[in-house]
Amino acid sequence: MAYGYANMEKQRQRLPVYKYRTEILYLVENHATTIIVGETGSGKTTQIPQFLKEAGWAEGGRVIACTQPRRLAVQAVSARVAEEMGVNLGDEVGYTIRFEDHTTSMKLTSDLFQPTFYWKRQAPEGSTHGPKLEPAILSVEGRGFSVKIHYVEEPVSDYIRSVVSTILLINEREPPGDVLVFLTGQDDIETAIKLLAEEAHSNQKNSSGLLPLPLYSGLSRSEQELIFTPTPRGKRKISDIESLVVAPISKASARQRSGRAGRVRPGKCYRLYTEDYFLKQMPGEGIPEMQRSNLVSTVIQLKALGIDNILGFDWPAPPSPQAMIRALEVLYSLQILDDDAKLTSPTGFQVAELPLDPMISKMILASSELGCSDEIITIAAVLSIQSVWVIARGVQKEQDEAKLRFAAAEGDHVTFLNVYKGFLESKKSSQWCYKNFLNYQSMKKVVEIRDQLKRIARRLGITLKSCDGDMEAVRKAVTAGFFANACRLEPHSNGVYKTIRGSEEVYIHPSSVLFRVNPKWVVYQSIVSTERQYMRNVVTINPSWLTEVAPHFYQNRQNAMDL
DNA sequence: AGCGAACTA
Repeated sequence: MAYGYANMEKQRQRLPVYKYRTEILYLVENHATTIIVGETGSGKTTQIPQFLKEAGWAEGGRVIACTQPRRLAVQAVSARVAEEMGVNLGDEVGYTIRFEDHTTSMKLTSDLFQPTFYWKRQAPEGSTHGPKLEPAILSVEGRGFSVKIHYVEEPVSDYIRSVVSTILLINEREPPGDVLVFLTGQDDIETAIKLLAEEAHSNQKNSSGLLPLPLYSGLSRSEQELIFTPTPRGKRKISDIESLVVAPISKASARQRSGRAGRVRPGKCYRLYTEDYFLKQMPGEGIPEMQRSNLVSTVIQLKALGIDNILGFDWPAPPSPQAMIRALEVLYSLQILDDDAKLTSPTGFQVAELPLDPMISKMILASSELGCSDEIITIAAVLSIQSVWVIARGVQKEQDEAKLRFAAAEGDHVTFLNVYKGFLESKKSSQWCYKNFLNYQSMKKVVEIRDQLKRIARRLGITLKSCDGDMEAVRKAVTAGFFANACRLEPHSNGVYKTIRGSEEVYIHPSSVLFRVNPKWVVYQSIVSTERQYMRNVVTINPSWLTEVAPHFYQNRQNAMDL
């Protein structure tokens, strides 16, 4: 045991960031903000929180918070830090991710620490001492193992096939070691793994010893954790980590990825595009998160922190005025902000408490008055996950038939209630999910999220009440959140809808139970833009509800709504 | 008669 600790301590000291320990602590002491740019493998994520802890920053009830942009990274990093500190995960070192809390004593509002913006430590008004306001910047080099980069000579036509043949080639020619592959999505990951499995059957020489492992958020926790277990001798792991964007990645993220190969020893990186493409066409940097994402939630959080002048806010990467205006419009129409752009009470402050899309939060608040909060919280949980249905290729017909068993004439939201009811009646059976083409992991998540929403709702003074089958109340509550997404069917058209807000042409998504049913009036949850604009998760409404739940939004649009 | 990117609070 003692040997183990000594060994771990030696490992820690070998990390590049260790050399900067004193400097980092000095900067943090003397500057309100310290920015440390650390290359992959520098140890910044696991070590800096420990330096701060050792220097006393966690004393007196204070907490050292560390944010990560991915759930899996949060778990892996906190487990590693707990191990290095020799404590149980959840005691001194814990983590929270949305809908889960793995801390026993940490009391922190995790909402505060979003990766989209950082918070400045301010010196008290008028004080002459205390930390300097201008940020300190420090760069820390990586571990510096060399990574040899290979490019393809010609652009590849079928990138998944190229991935598979590259892996087989590596397996045949390279010394032992694992392979990390970046693919664009769950579908491609499963396809690649299937191709590798087929290869193992038909061509034993090239693919022997391959142990392909998938990694994406739709997997269960234990399936995801498999990638962290040591690889058996003579085997080679292949963990597929999906990339964030399908569009071409930037040079910066390509470099970051190749860095993963050199973390513990020299490595190789195979890029399935040409060097010419990398040098001449690939964009240098990606667009900052701030300028890509929907601002609505960020604006609510700033407002909740008491920052009213968001236009004057010192953004790390300022969003466009149009994006800002759009976010303010949505929040105003949801009555989360008032005429002075201040959070309304109680609605605005309640919405700021909920870790959900504001439209979903508003729907929950409305359900309390409409007497259907029990049903709406189930719907909110389903709308907060990706999909309850399994991704099933080649069994589309069977899946459609299964869906029909739950389909409700009122639309997808009511269908979700039927699905949830069936899952409970099956006693949360995985077999039942399998038979009905439902994703068991997703259904378990729905139950978990629902429990948490129930707790939050209680805190906000909403008591759970069922409307006992009154689906009009349920649809009205959905409308109260999503009225801005109201659409009307174009008369004599074949399923063409126009949004009331902007008269844009939209269609019901083929995965909706209302596809080809085409009711006259609907509201949708979100739009999927492909060849056409498709509405996802659609429910029928009575247009008179629009002026009822959102008079301020619709009173000037009467013309658009007249028949 | 027909879709499909993914991550997060």
